[in-house]
Parts: sequence; structure tokens; C-alpha cells
Amino acid sequence: MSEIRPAPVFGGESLLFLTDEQLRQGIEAMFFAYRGFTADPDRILAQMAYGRAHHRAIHFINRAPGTTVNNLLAILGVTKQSLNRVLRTLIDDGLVESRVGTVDKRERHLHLTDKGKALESQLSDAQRARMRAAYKDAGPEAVAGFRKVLEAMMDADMRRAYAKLRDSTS
Amino acid sequence: MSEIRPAPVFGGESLLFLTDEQLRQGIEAMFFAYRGFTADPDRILAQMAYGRAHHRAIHFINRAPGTTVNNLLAILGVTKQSLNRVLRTLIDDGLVESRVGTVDKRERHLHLTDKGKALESQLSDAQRARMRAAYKDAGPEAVAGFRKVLEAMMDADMRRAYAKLRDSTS
DNA sequence: TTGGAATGTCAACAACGCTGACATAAAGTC
DNA sequence: GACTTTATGTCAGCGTTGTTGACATTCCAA
Repeated sequence: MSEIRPAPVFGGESLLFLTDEQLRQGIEAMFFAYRGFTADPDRILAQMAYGRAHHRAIHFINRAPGTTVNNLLAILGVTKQSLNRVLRTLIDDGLVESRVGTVDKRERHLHLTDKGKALESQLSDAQRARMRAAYKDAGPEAVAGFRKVLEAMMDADMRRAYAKLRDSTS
Repeated sequence: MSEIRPAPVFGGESLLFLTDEQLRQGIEAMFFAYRGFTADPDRILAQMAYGRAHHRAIHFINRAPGTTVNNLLAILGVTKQSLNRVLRTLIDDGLVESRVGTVDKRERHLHLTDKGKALESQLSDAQRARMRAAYKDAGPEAVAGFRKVLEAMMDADMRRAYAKLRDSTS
């Protein structure tokens, strides 16, 4: 099943870009690129006792200071037990502060400490440098296409979460 | 450090697409999209005792039948011990066949069995369907940009491995 | 007051990275 | 022919990060 298919053409528009071969290349590009995407932060994190999960938590806490645990859970797409372990170490190490909610005291609002912010900067500087180089290489039109395809690739609920984050700042 | 910078403009060309904010959006898009990218195969794999590492091994063995373990190692970017564990289960379960090399008997040449090919099809059909929908949504120009940025994001050696794979079939 | 939501904690387990150590077989080198 | 290197396999152990299940606490809301 699903061998390389003859390129169907209709309406005058070529659909050559939808062949299995083109899709396979896209899949492999995604795989190799994601490795590059995480490589620089991974190297920094490896020196401390942290991993990618810590990076993600730090990133999104920085992005939405005061966010609740449940909020973060939904964005990261992991279980509370898994996130809890990561948050525990970050709180114990003084990178994240957990404040009991004033309106609803069951909620914990998460903030980065100065130490947490310093690590966040270090990590995202590294990741942005890679991204900036890639963007510069590819040019603005390519970047627009890149963003368009990525958005179309997301699950519907992730697309909503992403759009919300995106529009909250820009 | 690295707050949102004023958009530098020179040579008449806007560099607005290189602001920290734009880069951050790209980073988050990459994160959410990769989740979507792996979601469908992950669901299939979860039903068996397999994970993403098995998928990757199956994918690249299918892609280059008869490849050696060392070859696969370089492409996947993991240690031989890690790959060995994955290959062990795939061989034991009759999805992959390991043939002793004829020229160099130290080498093991890897092939998918019919059972292995069946799973490969199931996995890549699911992943391609997601990819095809995204490509269709975004259109051919966007796809070209997508590929361009991804390629620029890879490490140099991964870009070489990717180009080699890409040009071997297309 | 009872039910449920939000959170935390403990335990166990699985997948998949890693390092280190050691064995074997075959190739290449002196 | 003896020695070294390469390719591979195997065993053991560890760390990160995901999972489920169970249970406690706190507090809001019906």
C-alpha cells in the first residue's frame, strides 16, 4: 500500500507537492530539524541535572507569569504527576516560585525567580540563535510558509493554545 | 537580556521577521507542531509494546533496506546500546531480519520482514495523512518555505544525511 | 453538607536516552 | 604470524520523563 503515486493534475494546478515521496521528505526533514531545534538547549541542560521537560516548563512559565499548574498542564500535554516532579525540582532549586492563589487558594500561581529568569534567557538565547540563523538563511517568504505548514500540522486544541499565546503578546 | 528589539531596517528590506517575538512564535509553533506530527503514529505504537524509537528504526530500515547497524546509528543519533535494545525487540518479534554480511561478516544488514513492512505502512500512512492535510491546507509555496527553513535548522551532518536520503530516491 | 475541582504525594512501571565493561569475530597493519 | 582496530553484541546500571493508580487535603459551590 501507498507506493509512490502518479502525480494527479487537475484544474491546471500541479499537485506534485503532495506525492508520497514529497511527504516522506517532509517527514524526514521534520525529524532531522527537530533534533537541531533542541540540540543547543539540550547541551546547556545536560550540564545541570535538567532535561527538556524542565526547559518547557521554564519557557511557558516565563511566557505567562502567574499561570496555574492546570493551565501549564494543558499546554504541555503531560500528566500532573509528570509535571509535578519537574516543578518540584525547579521550586526546590529556587528557579520557580509557587504562590498560593488569592482568589482561589487551591490554585498555585507559578513565577520564575531571578535565577529562573537567568536560565530561561540562556536557553532561549541559544534556541533563538539557531532559529534566527535558519530564518535569515531561508528568507521571509520561506518563514511565512514554514509557519503556515506548522500551524496546519497541529492538533486543533494545540492550534487554539498556540494562537492564544501568539496573540497575547504580538 | 534579549528583550523584544526594535525592528532594524536596512537596504530597504524589512527584517521584522527576525524579531525575538517572531522567533519565539516560530519556536512555539515548532513545539506544538511536532506534537501533532508524532501523535498519530504514537497512538498506533501505544497499542503494541512499541514507542517512537521503534518507529524511527522501522522507518529508516524501510528507507534503506540492507543498511548496517552502524549506518542506522549515525542517522538516528543514538548509542548502539540504545538502538540495540530496540532492534532486539523488533528482531525477536519478527519485524526485522538481521543478516550477517557476506563481504564483511562483522556487519549485520537489516531488512523488514513482511510483518515489519505491514507495520511500517500503517505508521507512515497515518503520518503521511496528517502531513498531506497540512500541505494541502498551506499550499505549494508554503511547503517550499517550510522545507527551506527546516533544512536550515538542521545540524550540518544531519543536513548531509538528509540530503543523501532525499536524493537517493526522488 | 455533600460533591467535585485543584493540587499534592507516594508508588510503581515503561520507554529510551546514557555510560562503562567485557566478549567475540574479522579485518587491517606491522 | 602477532597485534591492533573495527563492528557488533551483551550485561548491568542509571537518569529523565512519560504513564496509571491510589489516596489526602483544601476549598469552592450547589
